[in-house]
Amino acid sequence: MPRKRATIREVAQATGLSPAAVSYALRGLQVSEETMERVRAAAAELGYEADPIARALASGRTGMIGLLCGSLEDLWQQALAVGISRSLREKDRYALILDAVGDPARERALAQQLRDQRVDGLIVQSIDPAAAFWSELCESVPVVAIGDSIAGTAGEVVFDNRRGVTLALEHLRASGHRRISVLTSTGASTPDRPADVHVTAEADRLGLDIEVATAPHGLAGATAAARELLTRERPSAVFCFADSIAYGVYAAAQELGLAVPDDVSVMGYDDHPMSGLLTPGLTTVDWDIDGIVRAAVRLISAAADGGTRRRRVMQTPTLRERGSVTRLTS
Amino acid sequence: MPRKRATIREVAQATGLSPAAVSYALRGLQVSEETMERVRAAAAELGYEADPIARALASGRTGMIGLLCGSLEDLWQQALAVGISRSLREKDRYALILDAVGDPARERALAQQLRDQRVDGLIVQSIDPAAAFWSELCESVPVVAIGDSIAGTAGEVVFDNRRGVTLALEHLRASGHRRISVLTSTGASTPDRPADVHVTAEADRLGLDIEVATAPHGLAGATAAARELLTRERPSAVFCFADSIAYGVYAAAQELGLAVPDDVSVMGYDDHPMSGLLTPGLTTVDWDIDGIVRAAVRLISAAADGGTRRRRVMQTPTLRERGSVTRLTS
DNA sequence: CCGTTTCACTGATACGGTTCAGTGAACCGC
DNA sequence: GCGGTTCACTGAACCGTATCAGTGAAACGG
Repeated sequence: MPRKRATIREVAQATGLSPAAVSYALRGLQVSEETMERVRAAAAELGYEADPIARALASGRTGMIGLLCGSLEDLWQQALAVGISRSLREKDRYALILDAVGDPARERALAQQLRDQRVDGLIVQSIDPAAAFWSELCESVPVVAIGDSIAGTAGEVVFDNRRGVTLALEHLRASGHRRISVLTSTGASTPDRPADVHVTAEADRLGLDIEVATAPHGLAGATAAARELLTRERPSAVFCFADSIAYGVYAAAQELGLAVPDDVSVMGYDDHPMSGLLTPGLTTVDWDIDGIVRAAVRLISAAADGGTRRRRVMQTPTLRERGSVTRLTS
Repeated sequence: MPRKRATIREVAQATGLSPAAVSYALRGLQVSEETMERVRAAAAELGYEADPIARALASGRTGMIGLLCGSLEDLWQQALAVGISRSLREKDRYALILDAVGDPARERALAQQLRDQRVDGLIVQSIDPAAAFWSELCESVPVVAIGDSIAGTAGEVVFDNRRGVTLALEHLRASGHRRISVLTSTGASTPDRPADVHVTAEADRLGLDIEVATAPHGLAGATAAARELLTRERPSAVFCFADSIAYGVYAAAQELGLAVPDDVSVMGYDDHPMSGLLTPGLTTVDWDIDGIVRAAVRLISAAADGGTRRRRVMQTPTLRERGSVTRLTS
């Protein structure tokens, strides 16, 4: 039998004020110092705390920020989610983390669900940035996009994927690799997402022989995709569009008795904390996760507080060389 | 200018019914087939969808399950969160994932926040299972505890830590190790949490020379703790109370130029997907994460649907031997 | 001393649903 | 043909807060 919570009316009665006055007092608005003190005391006495649901219904705000992840199976997105959640907490906001599981339809449903929950803002790492519903959504709630650009958002933290791809492919080329497999993640509904476009363009420029394949989400999925890739005509290097996928390549190589990097070189894209721990360490493109977290939180906070200027932050990657790419001498 | 959403009253007007009838119809209650169809059509026409906030205020239910993690820096808890989130989705519920960041006070605040959000149930992996507020909380919302037992919950998925510790320490002893460091995670307010008690008891029984240290949350924290531990009198083996912590030991060993397992053996506790990918593979105690996810989701669903029987599921671990523990011959 | 501001607070209404206690009509058995 | 159910629906109250348009008193200016 849950003891009923105190309501604002009871506090009003206890202090001899109107509910409205109590509402104002507790938020430090339009009341004298003295009554504020009296209300505070009575509230503490009764163990009163404003009901967030009722407050959300009446005011339309919640103090919450929605975080919609394309696929939480990706370790890097997990790390991002944890960072953002933590960082928002310091601003007295809560993050609601939701996972679209790589399904565009679910992404859409969750985005709308989040808006209906009256989140003050939405941070999105979309698997379908070109979808039409975004523009409509952006009108009813401030959205910050991470990764790919979305039309109509209040802010963006975009990755210079062109530069990232160039960094990776040039490194592979400089190490003597010509036949390279690219392993990207499945889920995007648009067949030619920006990153993929850059791959073909850069490969052309550098005269590389590229084959692109997609991997399902999750370590198991990546491993399966890598297994198939490595058993057919084996490329001299695999460029993975996420460190998580590269982990799958390690696993597949291990299964097949192939050594990294002697039998196959592997290149990642993210720089997840675990990547340095593998043997050999994963050579990857470092996107500075902390910087992204800071930028995203700054943008969404500004937008949620009514800031109106549309901001765009461009993230530039660095090459992090470890041991998973061998130098071909032939 | 966000176009206003349709309300239930507009649907009522469009169909010539009362709002109450519409409310019933959309939930398939107490109405004729024919009106139900008519209401559905009108709702679709107007793009009407019930506002979850208003619904929550009126009915006290949300369809959401709160998931409160002691520390999301722990990769295993991340994996658990993803699994639970996914599994709940299949039952038409949403999971709200929150992270207490290893802080008992914040754990308490978030738990209450979640209750105030009207979650239908709460899954908790507590860092302070003995805290007093739990019993009060359990009266106002069904709680399922994962890991350590909490008094008053509607269900529990507890780990047979006694067995897990025995498994680990016996394996180390059988491999010839006597001087063992135990690395546990910080954050528990109770100095003698159950798992620690088992360690001392089992160590006594097996005649092991044990030293217990705690590691801060996160890979960096674990690495720092391990670095200190390995530079002082180096034990022959380190038993970590989470695979995440073991990763820190790998990192520290690597920094210090020590080889695993030749210079120091490492034993984990969890079996995280990444543990098989390290070199050498991490020998660990496998807790069957999928089984835990299934059990927790089953328990919370039952409890949220009004099931009243208190259920307790005991999880039994397995030893997963890989290559991080060497056999001492001396 | 009077008209205007300012201040601290009140009353009523809005938010968008759910739910409870009817209500009239149709249906039932006898 | 009549009392009793059942059925499909309605009207009103309610959930707990925020907010807007007052209101009376005090402060102020001239």
